[in-house]
Order: sequence, then structure tokens, then C-alpha cells
Amino acid sequence: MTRAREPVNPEMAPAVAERLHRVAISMLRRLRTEDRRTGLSGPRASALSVVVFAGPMTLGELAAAEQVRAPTMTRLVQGLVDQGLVERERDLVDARMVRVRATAEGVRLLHEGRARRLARLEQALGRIPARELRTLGTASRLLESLVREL
Amino acid sequence: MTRAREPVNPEMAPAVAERLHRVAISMLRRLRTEDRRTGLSGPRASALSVVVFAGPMTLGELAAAEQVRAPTMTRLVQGLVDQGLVERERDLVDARMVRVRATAEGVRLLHEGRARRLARLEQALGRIPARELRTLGTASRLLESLVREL
DNA sequence: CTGATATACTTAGCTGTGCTAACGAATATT
DNA sequence: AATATTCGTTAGCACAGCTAAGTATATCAG
Repeated sequence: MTRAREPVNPEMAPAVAERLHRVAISMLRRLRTEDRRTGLSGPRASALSVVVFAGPMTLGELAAAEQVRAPTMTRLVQGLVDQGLVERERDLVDARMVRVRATAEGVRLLHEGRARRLARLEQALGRIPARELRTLGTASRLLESLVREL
Repeated sequence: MTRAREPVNPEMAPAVAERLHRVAISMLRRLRTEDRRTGLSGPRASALSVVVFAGPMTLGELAAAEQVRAPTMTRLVQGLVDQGLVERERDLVDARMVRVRATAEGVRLLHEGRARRLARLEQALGRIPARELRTLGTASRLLESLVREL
């Protein structure tokens, strides 16, 4: 009777979880290699990316977005400022806050670094059959919303 | 195997690459939270995992498997030894080498930590429609072979 | 067998990222 | 005006990554 359309999932979920976890780790490990050439570490590139794409924001917001504590973000931003990729300015309304905005150089380097980091992955994806690529496209969207509920 | 016909993928590959990359980062970031309770850091858990599943191996092999330099692995193993999760022994044939093997406690803790780390992911997967889960299962296998060619 | 070279790992010391605790400055509340 | 709260910084710890240089063992050439 229970020709289930609802969760028969508990059975296969562990295996999928395990494989996703493992693949995520090794994928990032491989791509990390390319990262170093830009002089942008992973965490800095990630933070810069948020600032570039979501626009100027406060240090606290940025810390929350990156799931990191405030002191950690203070230092990440310091590094980015030293590299000339980001600027800090006190908020005019509430002087406790610090707004972080990307410089032109920051935007440029981010795109360059991103391109380099993803090049190998893109090439590998470009070689697989279109059907499989479509599956991965769908899956990546599913994962996106899944991760939000972790 | 996947080379037979050249697909038109180049157009969508970048978007998929970008999303996969982003999702992998944020997924691991979330899961890492659970890691701390076991007292096993990510890199240590990962190294221990290799030793447990692939059996005893030399420090150099372990470093290669983890894509890390020898000095880094020396210290990771030191930490694991201090925690009583792993044992070191000089190779009898070639005394330059160090063999690393998991202790019973190491095996136990690894499985416990792994279970904890994946619990949230498994639960989230258990809640989505079976069809989507199947897509993710397929995708995870595709990614597995993809990563091998990165 | 000896001396040179190669290999496997360790030590030392640097950078960077994460944390908590404690603090300062600015704002909000009472 | 006094107190509490919020935002960010500083200080100080742990750990993970690296390179360069050192030690011990193995191997090889003569």
C-alpha cells in the first residue's frame, strides 16, 4: 500500500550525506591550490566576495554573513584594507558601526581570483555530457536551499 | 568515458561551477560547528578518517592523501597521538619511516564524530521529497568522479 | 668499505584564521 | 543623569598551513 511519495528517505539519506560531505571536502581542497596565486586567502576572498556582490555593509553584518565572530572579521577586514581591496568608514548616523566597501582594485582582484579558482572546475564541467551537467545544475540549486536549513 | 561527444556545456558550466563552489563552502562551514564537541578538529578528523578506513600507513602517505606537507602532518599526528587516537611506530624494514595506526579509541571517536557531524545534513536530506533526494544522490556520484579529474 | 647523495621525517619559525574575555566608545533606556 | 546595551577592537590562546634547515637512515658509486 504505502507506495510512498513521502520519505523513504531515511534509508538513503545517510549515504548521500556522507558522499556529499566527502566530495565537498575534496573539491575545495583541490580548488584551494589555485587560490594562492592571487594572494587572496580563502576567508579573505570569501569576505571580499560578499562585500562586492552585496554591496557595502557593516562589520557585524559581514561577520554574520561569513559565520564568523566579530574579532575574526575585524582582522580579516584589516588584512583586506592593508591589501587595498576594501575601505572602512565610520557610519555617519551611528558612529559605533564601521561600513566596509570594496575598492575598485578589490573588485578587479576578486573577479580575477574567482575566475582562476573556478577555471579547473568549469573546464571539468565543460567536458561532461550536457545531461549530467543539467543534473548538477539542478542539484546545486537544491543544495543551496538545503544548506539554508542546516 | 565522458569524452565521446563534445557538448555545448561551456555556457552553463560557469554558473554551475560558481554555485557548487559556494554551496560546498557554506555547507562545510555549517557542519563544522558540530565538529567541536568531539574535540576533533576538521583536519585531525579527516586524517584520522583516512587511517581508520585505509588502514595503517606512513606519515608521508598520509600527508599525500590529505594534500598537505610533511611538517603539517607531523604535527597533526602529534596531536592525535596526544589525544590517544593514533599510534606511531618506526617501520621495521626502513627505520626512516613512521607508521601511523588508529587506536581502538580513535576508531570509536571517529565514528561518533562522523555521526554527529553528518546528523544535521542527514536530517535535512530526510525532509526533502524523495525525487530531489534521488537527484542529489546521482549528483553526488557525478561529483565524485568529477573531482577525481580536477 | 667509504663517501656522496637521496629519502623520510622533525624542528624552528613565520603567517593566517578561529575562538573567548575584557575593554572602549557610542547609543538607547529609564 | 545614570545605567544598560550594542558595536567594534585589543589581547592572548590554539591550531593549521607553509618554507627552510636539520637529523637519521638508506642507497649507490667507486
